Amino acid sequence: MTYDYLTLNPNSGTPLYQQLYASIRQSIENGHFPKGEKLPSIRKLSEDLHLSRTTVEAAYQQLCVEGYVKTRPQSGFFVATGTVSLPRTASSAFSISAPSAVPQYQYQFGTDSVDSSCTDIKIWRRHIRDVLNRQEVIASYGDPQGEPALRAALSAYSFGVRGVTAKPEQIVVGAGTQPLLYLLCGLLKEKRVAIDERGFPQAERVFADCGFQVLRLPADGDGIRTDTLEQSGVKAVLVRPSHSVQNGTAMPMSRRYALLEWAKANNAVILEDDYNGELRYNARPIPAMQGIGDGGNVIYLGSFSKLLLPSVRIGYTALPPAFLADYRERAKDYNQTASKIEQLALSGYVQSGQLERHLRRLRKLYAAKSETLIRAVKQAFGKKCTIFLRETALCLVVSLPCRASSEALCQAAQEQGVRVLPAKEAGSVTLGFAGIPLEEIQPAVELLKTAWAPLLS
Amino acid sequence: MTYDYLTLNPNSGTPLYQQLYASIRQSIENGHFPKGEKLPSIRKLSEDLHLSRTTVEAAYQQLCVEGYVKTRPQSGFFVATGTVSLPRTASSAFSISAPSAVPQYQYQFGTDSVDSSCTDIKIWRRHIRDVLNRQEVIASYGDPQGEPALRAALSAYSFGVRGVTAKPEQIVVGAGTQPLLYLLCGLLKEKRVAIDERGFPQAERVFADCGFQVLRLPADGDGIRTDTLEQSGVKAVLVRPSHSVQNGTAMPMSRRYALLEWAKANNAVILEDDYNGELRYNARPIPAMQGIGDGGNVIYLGSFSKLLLPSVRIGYTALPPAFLADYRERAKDYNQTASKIEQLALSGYVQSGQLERHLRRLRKLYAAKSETLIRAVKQAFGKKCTIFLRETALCLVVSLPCRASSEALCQAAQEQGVRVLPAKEAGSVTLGFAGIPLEEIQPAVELLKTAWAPLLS
DNA sequence: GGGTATTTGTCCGTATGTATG
DNA sequence: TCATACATACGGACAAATACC
Repeated sequence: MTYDYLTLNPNSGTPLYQQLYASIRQSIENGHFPKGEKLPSIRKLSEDLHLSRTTVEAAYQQLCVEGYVKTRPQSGFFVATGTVSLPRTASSAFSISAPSAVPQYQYQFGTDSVDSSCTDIKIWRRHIRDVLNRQEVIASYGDPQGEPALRAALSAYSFGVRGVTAKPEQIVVGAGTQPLLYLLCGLLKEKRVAIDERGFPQAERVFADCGFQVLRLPADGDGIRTDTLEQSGVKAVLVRPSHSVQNGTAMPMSRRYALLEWAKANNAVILEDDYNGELRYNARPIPAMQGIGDGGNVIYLGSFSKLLLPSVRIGYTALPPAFLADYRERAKDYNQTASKIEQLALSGYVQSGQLERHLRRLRKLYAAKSETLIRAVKQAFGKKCTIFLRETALCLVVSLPCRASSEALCQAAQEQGVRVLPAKEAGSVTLGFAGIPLEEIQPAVELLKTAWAPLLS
Repeated sequence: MTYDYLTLNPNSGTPLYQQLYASIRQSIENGHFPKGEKLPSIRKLSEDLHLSRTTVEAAYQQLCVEGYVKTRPQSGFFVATGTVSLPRTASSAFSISAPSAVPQYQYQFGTDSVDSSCTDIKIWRRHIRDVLNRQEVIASYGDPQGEPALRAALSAYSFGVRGVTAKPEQIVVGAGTQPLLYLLCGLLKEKRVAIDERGFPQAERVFADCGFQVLRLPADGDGIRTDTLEQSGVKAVLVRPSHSVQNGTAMPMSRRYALLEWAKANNAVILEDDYNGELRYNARPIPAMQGIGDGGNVIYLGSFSKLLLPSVRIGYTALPPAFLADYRERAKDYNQTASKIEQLALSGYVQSGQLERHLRRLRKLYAAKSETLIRAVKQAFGKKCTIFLRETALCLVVSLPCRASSEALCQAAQEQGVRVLPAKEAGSVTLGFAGIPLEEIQPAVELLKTAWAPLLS
């Protein structure tokens, strides 16, 4: 079989692997490759087209990241079935029991959802199955601190990916960040904690439950300010250096150093919630604060629910050595909250390197999405709009030439069935692109154009 | 690994590849990369650090030339084995928890284990597998209150088995009793709670974390006394009517009525932890307090970790209608802690009636075990010993004709490889039989006979 | 049906061309 | 002219899945 209908031109200027990618993509969209059909193997195609295998591989990878094809290792690449149509998450996630008039959206630019379309659920299933087949595992209690195998894997992983230096015995596993915060509340002796003024309801809830006084301190563009921290005299602050919904900026290195200095000077502790820290997709990663200093003043908090699958709720914390004695004393009274089976499955997933592979895929996907979104916005609103995309966030802020309030813009978008979030300034909105499928970005932005046309000046 | 702790500064003047070289060299000297360990590949590191491959390659080349690493073509770069490498600090990975001299036992009469030998693990696995095959489940967020299917199943189950009357919307699911207690702490307005004098460390820990004052009030043989409750003026009490390690007795009906009356009269609330309530194997079951009155003053807490498999940590609570409004208001800030997959598997397990079948099997098994144990003890120690076994508990207390302390008896047993727990009075020990296999009871008791022979008078 | 040969995705170090100071 | 950094392309080695005997 020759696949010479895939037209390539070595002298056209555009790279071969991109031409190949475009050709195959078009063939899929045309129906030349029906859904579920196996693509020619990398070797076959490279021979037939007289290309290097790497070239073909690069094209396949891109198709894979963007969801057009799925890879089954040692088996082949297959055209994806059902064009990435996972149920819209946000609506079902937050309709507790109390019925409320939740608006229905066709497209969602929220910042609260994630993309699990490129998660290889099969691999995850296989790990779960492997664990289930180990009878002694399923029929015994787990370690209250977290499965030793998982803690060992996390110790290595968090060091490699985030620069966190923590031995397995410093790591405590839990069913997400929240249960771990309850634990930490017990370890903090002074019942006051600072967070930045934007707030963080789930954490504040925990602090409130534990009788803490929560101080919302002012922040500037770089994050919470150390001078007000100093003034307030608190001994603990919760920060999320990689997360910043307002303008998509991550906390710069300078502020991180300033915080560390403040902590050291005041014998205080920084609770570093590394939300999305792994996902810095378009720039060099910023290491976690925990690993920058000696780690003595930082309690690191990591989580997987946003990385892997929304249904997997596992988080972990790395305690400084100074806290260990106290923790161990109290540990016997704390039960483990995370599922043992999922802990062990995750341990296998991490240890086999599949999580890092997945992370790499995710970063590429988010890079592609941000690019697509920027292109679409530019095309729709031309030079009249300004786009702010700062390093790490999974959203961008678009500033339009109009006087309408941010809320008014959101409302107008909602009437077209598109969910966008308000930004700080009038005429601006926040577009989160993590949850929206790549191919929906273009039509969604076109709807936004329709929605906002009457408001533009 | 992504190794982004290798700090680089593009504007520092010094070339990137030299900075990278220095960082890696330092990591090798620090021992972060042990001898012989493979460095991240050029491709991976370049992607993770957002550098070109050439840059990384240049750094590697320099390391190679200077002898820090060796290259094995088509395989990778490896830390040279000849270089001076300090003892490793981080991630030596396998010295997990605090090392302690955990005694090794051949037989265990502890009260903290359960029998899962008669759990049909195959069936449980099948339920898990069924859930895993539903893609929309695994790739979406769960309901923070607990999966609706599970809450519906629990509503029916808890009524049928324990007489608990609660609609699905009253039920909140969590990863065991402890996380649910944190939630309940938020719902109780008066920050004082009573428990009986024997204590309950895991619960007290939660109350302490939440700033509650815990009053250990005196109990008599029937459980916590209502007169002291009355005196103390508390508005909440935590009881475990089916659990009583001391002498194996369950709280009698009379005391339950008394408690309910006290609660009604004082507008107080009873936290009913129905630990082992389902397992009353040798007498008529006593219904839960929640279902006896109108349910307005009782918060019911149930759990499955002791019933099904130790690795399945799911619990639930049934909130009185009066608490629902407050709960819903706060619910949006609470994340679910229990695994979604296990919730749905459990839901199938309950709905198909397999849990009730399993319960019946368990009751029979525990009845057989208690019989066997009593016979073995009588045979070993004859008429000189007294056996206390009251209705429900999964343990019995054996009183021997000797003056040795309870701890001394436990120590002597331990030296024979048998774990038993101390009892309240000298010459007595507690034998939990839930965890020990039926056929091991006889030989274990014979070992006890050997162990205690010198101590008997 | 069980062992063997082949296929296949994946990972790897490397070479080359080019843009930018 | 040269050092630096990057993008593209190459083919060898490996282990797992699969097909075949």
